[in-house]
Amino acid sequence: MTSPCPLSQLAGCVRAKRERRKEARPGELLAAALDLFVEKGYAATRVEEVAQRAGVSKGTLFLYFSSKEELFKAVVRENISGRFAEWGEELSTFEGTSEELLRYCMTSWWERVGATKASGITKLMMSEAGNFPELVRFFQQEVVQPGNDLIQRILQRGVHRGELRAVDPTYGIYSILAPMVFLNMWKHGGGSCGDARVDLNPPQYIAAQVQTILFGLSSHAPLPKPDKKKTSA
Amino acid sequence: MTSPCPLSQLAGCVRAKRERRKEARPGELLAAALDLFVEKGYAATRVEEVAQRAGVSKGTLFLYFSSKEELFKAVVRENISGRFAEWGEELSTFEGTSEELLRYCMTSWWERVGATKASGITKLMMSEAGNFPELVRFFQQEVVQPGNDLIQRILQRGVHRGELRAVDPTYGIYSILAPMVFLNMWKHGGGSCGDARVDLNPPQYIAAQVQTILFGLSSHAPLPKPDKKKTSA
Amino acid sequence: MTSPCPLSQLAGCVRAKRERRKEARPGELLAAALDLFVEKGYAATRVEEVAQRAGVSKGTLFLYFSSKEELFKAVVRENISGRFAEWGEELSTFEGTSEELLRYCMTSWWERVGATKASGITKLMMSEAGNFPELVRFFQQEVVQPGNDLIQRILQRGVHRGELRAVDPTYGIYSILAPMVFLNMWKHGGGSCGDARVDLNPPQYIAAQVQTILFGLSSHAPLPKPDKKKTSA
Amino acid sequence: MTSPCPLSQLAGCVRAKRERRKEARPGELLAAALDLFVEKGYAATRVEEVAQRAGVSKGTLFLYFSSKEELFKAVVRENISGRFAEWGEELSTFEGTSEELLRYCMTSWWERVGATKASGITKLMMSEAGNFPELVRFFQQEVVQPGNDLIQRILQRGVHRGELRAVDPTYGIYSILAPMVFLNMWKHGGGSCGDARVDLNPPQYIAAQVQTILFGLSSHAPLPKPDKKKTSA
DNA sequence: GATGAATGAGACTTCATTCAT
DNA sequence: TATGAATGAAGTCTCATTCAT
Repeated sequence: MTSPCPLSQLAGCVRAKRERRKEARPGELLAAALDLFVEKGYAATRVEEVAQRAGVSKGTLFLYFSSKEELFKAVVRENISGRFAEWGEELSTFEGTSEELLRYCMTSWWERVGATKASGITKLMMSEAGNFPELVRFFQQEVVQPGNDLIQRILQRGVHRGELRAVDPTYGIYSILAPMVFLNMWKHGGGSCGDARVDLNPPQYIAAQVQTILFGLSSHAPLPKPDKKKTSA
Repeated sequence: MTSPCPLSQLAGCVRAKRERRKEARPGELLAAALDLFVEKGYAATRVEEVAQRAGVSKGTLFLYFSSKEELFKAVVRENISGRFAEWGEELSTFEGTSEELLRYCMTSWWERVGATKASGITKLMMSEAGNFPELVRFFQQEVVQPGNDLIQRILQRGVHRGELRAVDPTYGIYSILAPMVFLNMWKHGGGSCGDARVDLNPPQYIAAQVQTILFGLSSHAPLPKPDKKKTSA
Repeated sequence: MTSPCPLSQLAGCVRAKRERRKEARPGELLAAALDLFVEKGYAATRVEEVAQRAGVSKGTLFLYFSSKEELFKAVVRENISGRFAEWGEELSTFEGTSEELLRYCMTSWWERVGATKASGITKLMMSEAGNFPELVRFFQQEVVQPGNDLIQRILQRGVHRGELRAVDPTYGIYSILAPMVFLNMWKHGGGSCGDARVDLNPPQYIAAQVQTILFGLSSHAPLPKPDKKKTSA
Repeated sequence: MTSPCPLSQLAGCVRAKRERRKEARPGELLAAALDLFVEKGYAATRVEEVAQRAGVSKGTLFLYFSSKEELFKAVVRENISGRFAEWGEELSTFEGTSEELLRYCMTSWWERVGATKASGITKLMMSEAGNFPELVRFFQQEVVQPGNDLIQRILQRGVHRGELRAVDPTYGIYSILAPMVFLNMWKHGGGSCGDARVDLNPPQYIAAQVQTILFGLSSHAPLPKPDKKKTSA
């Protein structure tokens, strides 16, 4: 108490260690949860295993997340929902053509979501949607709707600039969504739906899909910029 | 069986009935299991419910399938009976344009597979592939590879006839595959991925996707004619 | 199959044994549950222990009662609620004086409920009423209300016959209820509220309370029938 | 404490404050625990909640009470401080009739005990006696016996003055005790036992019970005078 | 002394699987 | 062969208690 040692420093030190752990815990748990949810699915993941992988006990997990469901929602928020604001911003300030935008978006989606474990969440939701209706509602609201809105804005922007056809917006978004969802499923389907023997290269896949989305497969629809892409043999 | 004793004849009769039921049992169980696995996923499907829907007791189910896992595998194997020979035939004798062929194939796929219970198998494989790696190879061989081959033949035919670009065959097929797989997922409780508020109409969806696949969304790639084009080769 | 032994007899035998067990189970479980609920309270009773005491496994209990709460409700219905119809009937056909009726009722209550384990249920409800609001509602509806109604009918009958004062019915019933509830608590309170050193004899206790309830302690209120009861020393 | 060093003086000051808080701690904890034990019962009360209500951390509670059980025992012991000496005195010097005395005693009990937090102890003992047999003897000695003695003196006094019947003293006291105990239970969440819809008014309840205790419900025992009788001894 | 993060035994409940009948 | 009562391992979640700070 009357020690010459600066108490506040010591206290700071002492406190820091505990605090640091406490502050690190949610992140460690979320990381472990993401891993396991993606690896085994929602239902098959046991909270105790999540805790173990995060290096804590079962009880500790419930100190930070009041239920398995809340844990899952936190994982979604941490890994997906948070990104939409940023993307919306990028879309608003983007200055290139629709072709450039589309290519940028899909590539960017792959880099930031598709290639990461976060993509497993979408796969998981598609797999276990039937049960856990509350999670479906949450995911729909937190991920699907913002995602669809974003795609629709891309289409509208293109139409506005005279670069895209005014397709039916309801079905138009699926031309962009489907290839991404497929890639996502392919990645996590372990090759059961995609061809396991084919080493699908995502960037090439995306490039090819963008090409089709914009210009189609028909030879009657000439490509405007043959600078980089293969033309007919 | 043809014993002269009247009693045993009666017994034979009775037995025959039993036999028939007994032989029908596995099929009834597999049908019920398919329904439930597709609807609720593997983990959430209770074997008792499967038995009930098949009209037998829980114990009886285990007489035919030694475990829930074996039941699942049997469901998948049972329902993968390639219709590919038939389709291959149709493709060989088709005489229309590539546009017509593509439209025909996708519509036909929807009618013969997508809209039927068989589509559930694909959904199942995509959802549960991770948990049943042994089935993946099987599914890959029996469904994925033949399917991909078929699509590739369509593309090659179109290129041959000068109607389609000579896109990279590896990635080109996904332009056709992805929309179908997406529709399949969407139908089976993909409400979490697709927008639940949108009442997706499969024929319209397919029409829109075919349009995009052929002519793209870009306004630089004008559609040949708004009426049903009929340019023979 | 073609054995000369009467199959139906054997089947009957076989079935009987199982059936008998199945039919006996709920009763055995209810008995065990009553014991333990009374002994340890609702919250402190573990369903596994109930199952064990009934000689079955934990899972079996849930075959018959879908939850601990339902188990408790069944115990209440089995041991208390069921009695009110009978009592109401007795009250309707009773022909003696109010004094006789009151004496009969309280004695009868002691013999049929108070002296049995069923009395522990009321003690338990008073102890743990705070939690389990659903149980309180149930008990209130299933036990308290019918009980109060019965007491009120006794009072009304007495007033009608000119044997009892027309006391405020709201507070009048407590003159009868309180001594019974007290006896109940005394019995299960282990002597903490009653005097443990006093070997309270329930029949004598009841006789004394009936005396007071009817004629009071005041010496100004003369007893009409000194035939059996002690008078002043 | 009175050290000449200024710093230590300051420390002394700080320490004094701490000491005071420290000494107050157990009392605050016991008060909080009493509230919660009475309100929710032993099992349903969480020690963390007790600590929170006392404004300390869960860990601190365990510095003062080594376990939840010890806390409970301390709560009971702490709150059993006999007011019986005072009451004995009042009884010795009371000059009114037995009717007045009885009315006074019960009303006074309600005001000084029943209506206060102290009544919770009785409720607690009755509810949890089974789980804490060691406390029963204590409570019996400190509360039950003195209370019974007091009631017995009231009865004896009445008999002596010719105002009360010479009822069996063992069972006579329960005529007075039971209504008070019942009211006590009723107040503390006995909503499950009393009728929750009835807004029991304690003074009215007591008045009605006194009436019954003295004159009974029988119409053959007429009340002496409807006005406040004042016959001196 | 005081804190509060961490623990882990234990509660209720579900359900795949077994087996006596 | 068929049944369905019975099992018990496993899952989610709670909370009294401990202990590093």
